Amino acid sequence: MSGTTTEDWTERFTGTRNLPRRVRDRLLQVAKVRHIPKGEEVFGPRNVPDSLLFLRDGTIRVSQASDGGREIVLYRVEAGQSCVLTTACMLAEEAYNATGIAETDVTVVSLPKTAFDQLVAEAPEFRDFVFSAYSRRLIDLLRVVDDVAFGRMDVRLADRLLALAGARKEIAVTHQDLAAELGTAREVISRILNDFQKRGLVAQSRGRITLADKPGLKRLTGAG
Amino acid sequence: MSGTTTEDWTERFTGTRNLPRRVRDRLLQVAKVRHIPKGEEVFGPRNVPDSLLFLRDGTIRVSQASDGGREIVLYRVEAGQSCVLTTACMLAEEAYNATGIAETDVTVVSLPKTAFDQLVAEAPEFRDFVFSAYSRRLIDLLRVVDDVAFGRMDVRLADRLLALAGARKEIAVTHQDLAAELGTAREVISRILNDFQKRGLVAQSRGRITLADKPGLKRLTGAG
DNA sequence: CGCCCTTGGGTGACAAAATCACTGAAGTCG
DNA sequence: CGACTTCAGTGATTTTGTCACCCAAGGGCG
Repeated sequence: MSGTTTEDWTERFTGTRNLPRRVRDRLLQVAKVRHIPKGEEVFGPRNVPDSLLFLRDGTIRVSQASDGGREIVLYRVEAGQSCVLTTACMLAEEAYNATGIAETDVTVVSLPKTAFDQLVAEAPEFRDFVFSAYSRRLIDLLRVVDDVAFGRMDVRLADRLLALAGARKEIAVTHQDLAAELGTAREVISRILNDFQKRGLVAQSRGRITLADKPGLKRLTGAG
Repeated sequence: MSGTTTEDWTERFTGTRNLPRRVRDRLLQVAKVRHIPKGEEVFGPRNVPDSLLFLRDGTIRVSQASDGGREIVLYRVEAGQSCVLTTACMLAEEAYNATGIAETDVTVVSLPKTAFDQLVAEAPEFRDFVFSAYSRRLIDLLRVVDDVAFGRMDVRLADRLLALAGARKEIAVTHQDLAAELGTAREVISRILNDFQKRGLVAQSRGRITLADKPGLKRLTGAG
């Protein structure tokens, strides 16, 4: 964690890496670097930033809450990406209830709107960076809609377990956490996980799930 | 339908209306105007345009198809708006299966990527126009996710019936059409509509639905 | 006209998922 | 050690999706 404000963060983003030194120096001056501890809210309905956020380190989980208390994860913002949803809501002035939570300790660079505008105007690479950020999120959301509207819960769960685990074999999540990932109720997750357990696909203990048979889970997601 | 290529379409969009005459003339030269008859596909997985589309007249219905043959409407593009999803997919190079169907006869103006880039760089108003188009779609999709993940079918149907009807009292849609609007199966729509009918909220005949009690339907959407 | 054929709609049985209302078990901390 | 909180399991009921069919309305055509 060597994250000091003096470090040159412009090195970290494809949209700023290749800009002229002059421009990058200006950015280093106008942008503010913030550290946010794990678990804290980065943005939300009652906390709309007035700047474009770049994520230098860590992961932000963006999820949407329902009136009925349920929740669904929309996507994750990884280091090197920018968080365009906030700018969207800045412009749109519409009610929305997406929230960004720091999933790890996080370092964000916030670029004021004026500097953002200027940069979009003068730097084609930055422009591409921003547009492809928007595009990625649109595509992400299309995927979510597809999953939620047409996907089966067991398949979605298997898929998410694999994604959360990455290369590991164990993950520390509660059933409630998984319910919030997929936008369903805890009971549903519990039942499916028990089924998975009976089939030898996973093993469970309080707050932890072991993926005992990853190939088996993968098979589920492909055709089941 | 006086839509000739000589008409000044730049008058119709907030992003181009106030540009200098010089720039607008250039746009009129490089952009192509196309007419597309009702029912035809404007874009789709096998038909990705390489330009930004402006919708001059008509309505485009953007929906997503599932592998299982079901379908859900994501949003509608109205005259005066641009269709950014196509640009998103241009950039993202990712698989997606959203399709745009001309819901009425439609006139689109397609602006080549190079001209688009140039315009974004030099015209702040155009930039705002494009960004707010992206934002609107993001917000639209958030709404869809919310509905699909957390909403009840009867409420969603009531809501959609009212939206489709607008000021009218009757709409010409089949149960299958409504199923495709909401991403569900025809049988589900049939059952709910029969329930609505029993409650005196709607009247049905082959391919047509009469909203007999709009206030009643509206009450459903609010609290039910 | 009667007949065929396409399209729109109804239905019953069953599976999947959400909701409700609990119970009990595993950790935590005074 | 209890008291409490957080996690997880379960049965009953409702809503939604799926499957397999049936029937009816309307259009075209001999």
